[in-house]
Amino acid sequence: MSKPKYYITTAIAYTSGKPHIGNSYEIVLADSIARFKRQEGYDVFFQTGTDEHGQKIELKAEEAGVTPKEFVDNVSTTIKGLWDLMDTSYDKFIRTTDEDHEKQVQKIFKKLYDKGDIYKGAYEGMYCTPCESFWTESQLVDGKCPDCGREVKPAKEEAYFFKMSKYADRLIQYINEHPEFIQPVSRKNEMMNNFLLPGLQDLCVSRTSFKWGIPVDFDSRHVVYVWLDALTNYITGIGYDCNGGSTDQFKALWPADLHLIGKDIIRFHTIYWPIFLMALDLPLPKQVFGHPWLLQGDGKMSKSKGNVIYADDLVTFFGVDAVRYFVLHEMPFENDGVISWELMVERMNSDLANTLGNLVNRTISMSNKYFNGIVTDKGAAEAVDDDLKTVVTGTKAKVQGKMKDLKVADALTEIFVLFKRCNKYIDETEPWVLAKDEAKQDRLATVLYNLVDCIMTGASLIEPYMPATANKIAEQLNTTLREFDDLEKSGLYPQGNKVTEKPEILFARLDAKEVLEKAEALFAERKAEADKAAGITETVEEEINIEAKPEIEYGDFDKLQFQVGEIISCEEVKKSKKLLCSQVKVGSQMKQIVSGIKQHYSAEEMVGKKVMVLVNLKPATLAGIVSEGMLLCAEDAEGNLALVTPEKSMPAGAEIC
RNA sequence: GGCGAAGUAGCUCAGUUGGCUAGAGCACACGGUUCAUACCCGUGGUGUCGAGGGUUCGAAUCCCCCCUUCGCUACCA
Repeated sequence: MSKPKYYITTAIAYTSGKPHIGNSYEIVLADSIARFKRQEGYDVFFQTGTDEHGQKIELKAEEAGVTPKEFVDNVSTTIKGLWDLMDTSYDKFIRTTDEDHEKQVQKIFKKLYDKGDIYKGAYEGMYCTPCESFWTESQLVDGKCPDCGREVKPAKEEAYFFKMSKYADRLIQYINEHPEFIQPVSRKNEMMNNFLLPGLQDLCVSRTSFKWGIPVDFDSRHVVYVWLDALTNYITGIGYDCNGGSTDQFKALWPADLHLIGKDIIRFHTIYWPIFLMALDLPLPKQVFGHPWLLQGDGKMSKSKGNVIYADDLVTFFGVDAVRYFVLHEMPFENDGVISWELMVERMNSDLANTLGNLVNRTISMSNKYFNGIVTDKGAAEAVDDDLKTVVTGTKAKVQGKMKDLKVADALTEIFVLFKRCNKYIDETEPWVLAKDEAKQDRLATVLYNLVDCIMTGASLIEPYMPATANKIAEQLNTTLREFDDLEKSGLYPQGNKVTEKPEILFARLDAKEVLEKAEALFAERKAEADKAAGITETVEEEINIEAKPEIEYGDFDKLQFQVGEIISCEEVKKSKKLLCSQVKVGSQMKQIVSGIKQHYSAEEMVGKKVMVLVNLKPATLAGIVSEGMLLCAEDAEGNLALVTPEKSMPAGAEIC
C-alpha cells in the first residue's frame, strides 16, 4: 500500500533583501508541519524558494550597482543558506528565475490570453510623472502622490487584464462550501467583505514600466505581473505543463494540501491564485493558512536603528533548536507573537534548560551512578508508574489533535507536559532514597528504565520541532528515535542497554543581563555600519534629478508669497495616516496648515519649529480640515522629507524672497 | 468612512452551547528535596473578567451603548 501524499509549500521569499526573523519564522513553521506529516506516515513534498522579479528588485540592483540577476543570485543564496541553517527539510527550492519556470509562465500567459481570460485593455489611474508610478484613487493622499506629495494626473497605459469577475461567483461558492480553505477563519471574512461580495475588479496582469520580469512572449513590451509569475511556482515547481505535458510528480501531488503564507498575502492566495487555477481547469489547494507575525517587542525593527534581528544572530546566541523552539512556541495561531531577548532567555532557561535538558541530564547521571549506565526493567512496578505511562503514551494523540488544526505552539506545550510529568515522577519515586536501600535495587532499576523509556517517547515526539535535539537525546541514550505508531506504547527501550557515560548539556542556562549586553553591542555595531553606509550613499547619491519644468518669468515667481512661520501647536489628523494639522504663526496672523508629513515628524517635535510657508495658496480642505497654506519640504530619493527652515534665527512672519 | 477582531492575575494567554468558591504557564513568596544545568516537586496570594446599562434564579459568557487597541480596505512585492 502506497503512502498518502502531502504537498506543503511556503510562500517564496521576495529577494529584495535578507529576511529578518519575522520572515524566517514561516520556513520553520512549515518544516515542523512537514516533518510531523512524514512522521505520521505521509509521503511529504515540501517546496519553498525565492520570488525574484519586480520593480523593487530592479531598483535595488541599480542602487547596488549590479545587474538584477546578480542581485537576486546573491540574495537567493543568502536565503537558502538561512533555510539550511535553520535545519529545514525542504524537498525543492524553486527560483522564479529558473528557466523552466519562466517558460511555463509564458505558456500559461499565452494560454489564458488565447482562452480570452486575459485581454488587452488600458490601465487607467492617476499618474505621478516624477515617480513614474500609477496610483489608485484610494491610494492618493489628499489627491496627491502618496510618495512625493506632488500633483498627479489621469493617465492611461496599455496593459493586459485578467477577467477576475468571470470566476468570482464560483470562488464565493467554493469558499462557502469549504470552511477550512482559509485559515484562520477571521481572514475569510475579510476577503469576502472587502473583495468578493462588493464585486471583484479585473486584475492588471502585465507591466510596461519596468523590465525585470518574465516577458510576455507575444508582446515584448510587457512583462508578466509578478504575482501571476510568483504564484504559479506552486505548480511549475512540481512539473506542471499547461499544454498537457505535466509530469507524473505533478499528477501525484496537485492539488497542494497546504499553502503556508504570511497574513499579508492572503488576498493573493485566496482570491487571485484560486481564480488562476480555475482558469487553467486545475483543482484548488485544500488549505491556505495565513500565519501571524513575530514582532519585536521593543519598538519596530529598522535597519537604520540597527536593531533588526536575523535568524542567524539568534542561532549564534542560542543555537538552532532553541530558536526553532522559541519561534514555534511564541507564535499563537491567530494573533501576532512578540520576540525579545528577555523572552528568548526566559524560554531557554525555563523550558529548554530546566525542564528538558536537566531531565535528560539527571536521568543519565543516575543511571551511571547506580548501574554503570545499564538500563534494565526488573519488573518492580508500582502504582505511580501507571499514571506516568498514561500521560506519556497519551501525548501522541494530543499532539496529533493539535497539529491537525495547525496549532503548532499547542502541540509543543503538550510535549512539555510529558517532560514535566517525568520530572515529577523522579520526585515521587525518590531514586536517591531507593539507592540507599539494598532491598530496593530492582525498584530503582525499574524507575530509571521507565524514565529512559518515557524520555525516548518525548524525544521522538519533539523531532519535528527540534530535530537535532531529538537525535542528540537518542544518541545519549544510545538508541534511535521511535516510529510514530510506537509512541503510544511503553517498554520499548532495549533491556540492558547502556547510556552514555558523559551526558552533554543539551541547553546551557543563560544570564539575561549578559545576553542583553551582547545584543546591544551587536546592535550598536550594526547601527554604526548603517550610519556609515548612509553617509556614503549620501555623498554618492547627492545628485537627485527631477523632471525639469518650463522656464518661468520673474513675475511668476513674484506671485508666490513665502514667509517664516512658527509652529505654535500641532496635532495628528485622526483617520489619516499621513496628515498633521499645525497652527502656524505668520506675523500677527495664525494659519491652520495641514501637511502630509506624519511619517517623518511627530506632532510634538513639530511644535516650536520655524518653517518656510507658502502663505498665499488658495485654502483647500484636506480630510475635512481647512488648510490655509503649505509647509515646504525637501525630499530625497527615498521620499524622506525634511522641513525647510531659515539658516539663522528669524522672526515669524519674515518674508522669504 | 466601511467591514472585522480583541480588551480576563505583574507578563503571555485558556475559558466550549450562560451554572457550583474564574483557570494554566512564566514571574513572585514560602515549604520540601538533593540525582541533576542553584535544578526539581509542593503550597500560596492578588483579578472592579475595558466602562456603563439591560435580560436572567444566575453572565467573563447573551443584548444595547461607550472607550481603547489591532487587522483588512485591491494592481508595491
